[in-house]
Amino acid sequence: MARPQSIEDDALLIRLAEVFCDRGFEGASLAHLAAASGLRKASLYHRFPGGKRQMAEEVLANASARLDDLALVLLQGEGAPDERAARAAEGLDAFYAGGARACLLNMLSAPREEDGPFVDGVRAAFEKLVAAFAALAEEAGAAPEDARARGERAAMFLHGGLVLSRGMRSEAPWRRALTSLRDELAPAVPLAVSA
Amino acid sequence: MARPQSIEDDALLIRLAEVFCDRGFEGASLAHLAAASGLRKASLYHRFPGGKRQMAEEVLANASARLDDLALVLLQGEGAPDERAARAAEGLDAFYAGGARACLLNMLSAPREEDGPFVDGVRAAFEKLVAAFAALAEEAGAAPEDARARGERAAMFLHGGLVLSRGMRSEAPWRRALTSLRDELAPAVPLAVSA
DNA sequence: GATCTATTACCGAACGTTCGGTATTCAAGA
DNA sequence: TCTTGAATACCGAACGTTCGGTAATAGATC
Repeated sequence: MARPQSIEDDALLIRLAEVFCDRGFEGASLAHLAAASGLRKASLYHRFPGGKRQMAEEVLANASARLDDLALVLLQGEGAPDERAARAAEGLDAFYAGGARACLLNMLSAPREEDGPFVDGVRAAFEKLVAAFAALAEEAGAAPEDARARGERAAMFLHGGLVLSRGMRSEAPWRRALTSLRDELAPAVPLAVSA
Repeated sequence: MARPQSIEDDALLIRLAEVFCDRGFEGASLAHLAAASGLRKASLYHRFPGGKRQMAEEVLANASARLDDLALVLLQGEGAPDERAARAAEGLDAFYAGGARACLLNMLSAPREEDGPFVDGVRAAFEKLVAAFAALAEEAGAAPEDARARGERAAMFLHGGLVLSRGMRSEAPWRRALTSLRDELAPAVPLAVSA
């Protein structure tokens, strides 16, 4: 071919994701993105002809895929539901850097009444997360509508934990959210009598 | 004495708060803030000589005080704990516009490793919220450390509900969080045998 | 009661800076 | 050599901010 890239696509998207996570879309300037990636602004435009918006879109898609590989896939693995929930919690802990990293979905969400550029991607990612949680809850014996509620509750708790951990400068809420994941999705006390 | 203000301080801070809530600090441009307030950029600088940063600081303090009056004060009112929790939930629903408005604390939080301009105010506001919840839980019969955990859980659930409601374009998570407030802080099943 | 003065709120226009984005040149491999 | 990725230099636009001046009110003076 020709001159090789000085940073691989995956590594580049991870570096960029950190900036978007920490500063949000508006707060992530090209100067920040360039510094974090080790490339210059013009080089970023070579990789992402669509500019900053394309960067955020690809970062969002890549992060969603990484979350799948790191945590959600473990929910459908082998073993008892509570063990799977525990393994997924470890993956989530790694993905969110022990609660230190804000959720990209939160940082890229547009105001409710408006339609930002990422609404569809963000909604799809949230939906996939909730659905994965709900599937485990149903497998653990919950009725379909109850499983959905439990999946939503787990996602809410997780993201609330991230918000509080960041705002309060304490990882306690995040730790609490992780340990609650198992109880919410696959409680020790069976959810149904016959399941 | 002199010319009266064309918009009162409280009303002005509320208008500005909506912009900061919807767009965050970086995303809230002076053009947005001026349009939302009905004042020109220069007039905003007359009211807030410290500029955009002072606007956000005063907005944060004012919003915290309004949340106190609208919801937290109801937690220490009269009546049974579960009734107080229900009334506070109504106040929270009004404050967050039925889950449509993002939390200012979330939008103004700085990355964990950095120290943004609002870290102290944000942390104090979160702490006050959790403490108010914990006080009610303790009054409802929870042991001190359990009450603190319940207060944190309630705050996490609430903010997670706001995040998911915004990202998923559905008010269901927020509604779920509000109805869970009562169960978390003042459950129907007593927390202690003798309380 | 009309006029003047002091004081405050507001606004139009511009400031320097930084923004996202682009054109061009340079250099590294195949 | 020829292709391609990165760097330098640059652009118009928008950013937050500042400043000079105008509009509007209350009290003082006549």
